[in-house]
Amino acid sequence: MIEPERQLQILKRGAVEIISEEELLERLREGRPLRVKAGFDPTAPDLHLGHTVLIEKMRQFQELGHEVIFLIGDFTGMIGDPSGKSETRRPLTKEEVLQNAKTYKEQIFKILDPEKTRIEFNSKWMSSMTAEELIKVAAQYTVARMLEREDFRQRWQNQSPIGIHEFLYPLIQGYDSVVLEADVELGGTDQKFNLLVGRELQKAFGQKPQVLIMMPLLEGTDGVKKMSKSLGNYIGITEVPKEMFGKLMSISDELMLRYYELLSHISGEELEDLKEGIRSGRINPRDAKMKLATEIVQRYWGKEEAEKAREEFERVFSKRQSPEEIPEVTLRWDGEEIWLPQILKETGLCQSTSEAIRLIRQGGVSVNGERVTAVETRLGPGEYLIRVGKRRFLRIRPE
RNA sequence: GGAGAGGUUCCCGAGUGGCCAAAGGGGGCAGGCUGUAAACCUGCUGGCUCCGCCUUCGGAGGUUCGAAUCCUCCCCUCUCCA
Repeated sequence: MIEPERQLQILKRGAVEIISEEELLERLREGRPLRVKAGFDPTAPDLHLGHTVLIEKMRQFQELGHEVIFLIGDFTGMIGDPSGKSETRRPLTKEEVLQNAKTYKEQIFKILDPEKTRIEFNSKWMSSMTAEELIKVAAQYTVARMLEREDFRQRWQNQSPIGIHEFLYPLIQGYDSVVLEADVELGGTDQKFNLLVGRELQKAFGQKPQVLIMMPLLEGTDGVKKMSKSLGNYIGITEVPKEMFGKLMSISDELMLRYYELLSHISGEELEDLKEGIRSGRINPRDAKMKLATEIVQRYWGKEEAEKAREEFERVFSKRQSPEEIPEVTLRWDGEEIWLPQILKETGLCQSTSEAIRLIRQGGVSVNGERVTAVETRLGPGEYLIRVGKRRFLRIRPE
């Protein structure tokens, strides 16, 4: 094992807060593999880059010889976690949870070593817990302390509903740490409260409180809100190379640096050099973004696919040419001509004829490379290349 | 159990009888520009073969020439009291 100080140095990278560094160092000095726990919600089977910030950290621990536990919160998932201010989620069935878990495994092993990863489900101990035991756990905490949590407090103030069972989530998460006897728990900064509850409970159960490492929440493609599927600003790690590459290219220059910091494997020195280079104009941000996109696509799809995605991007957006592969659709012409908005709607290029009309008026539609501005345009039977906006292409031909 | 506040278009949030398909912001989309699907600027953002018509403002009824706005009942959320 590498010496503790050096390990700490590596593990600190990217972390927002560690509670506490001294405790972590102390445990590293014990020279044994630490139990590192990170929990994931099984309601979202598709991992996105936001999740990978944590998983990359897990990988670091793994590489340093520690025991990594990927904890799937299936118990809470089956109840239906209503976290956040959105509507209550539909509880998942056992089958769904298992299916999601399977997907999880496939996805995380693009980053983690399957041989060295322990996967646990909290239903293993939670579903057999008696009410008596649960009450005992719940008695360790007070409502006032629960309301310290930002999320709860805000909802309290905004007069939004808070379900009683929501108070149980931090407790269950904390209890998981007790059962697993975790040395370290990883989480996003938004998890701070829950992670701290884990420490409290461990103390209450006579254990040494776990060390907390909080990683930043990755901003989504909008650059402001955290990446999440429900906000639609995410980049899924199973997305096809072309899509993944494109989404990465669409982030702002500022956000690009953040992604470099949290997702790229380049060293700290290289990162500093990059920042300086962009500031001074020595490096073109577009090129840096291309490099980032290539690196990340490559991680999930391999070198060849990443190269292809890059070429495709350059073709369509830099050179303004048509993509290499354009989806094709056949269309039936019963009469002689069909109204263009009708075609756009039927082929799925637009959601409605109203939208199609708007796009035509705005100059966003072209047929065979020529912009169409007349709403009343009709097309007779034939083959056409239709482009809507910058990204939607479709070739249509008669049935 | 009692008293009050509130549920508006993708989201937040105005609107208290006609000028409301509904302010404003966000998001999204499009165009321009460009070094990129960055930034910035402008426009669009319910549906419909669309210069007109149809369906929206928690749900169901009702009043009215006319309702998101008034009345009745119901559902949901929050606050205070018990």
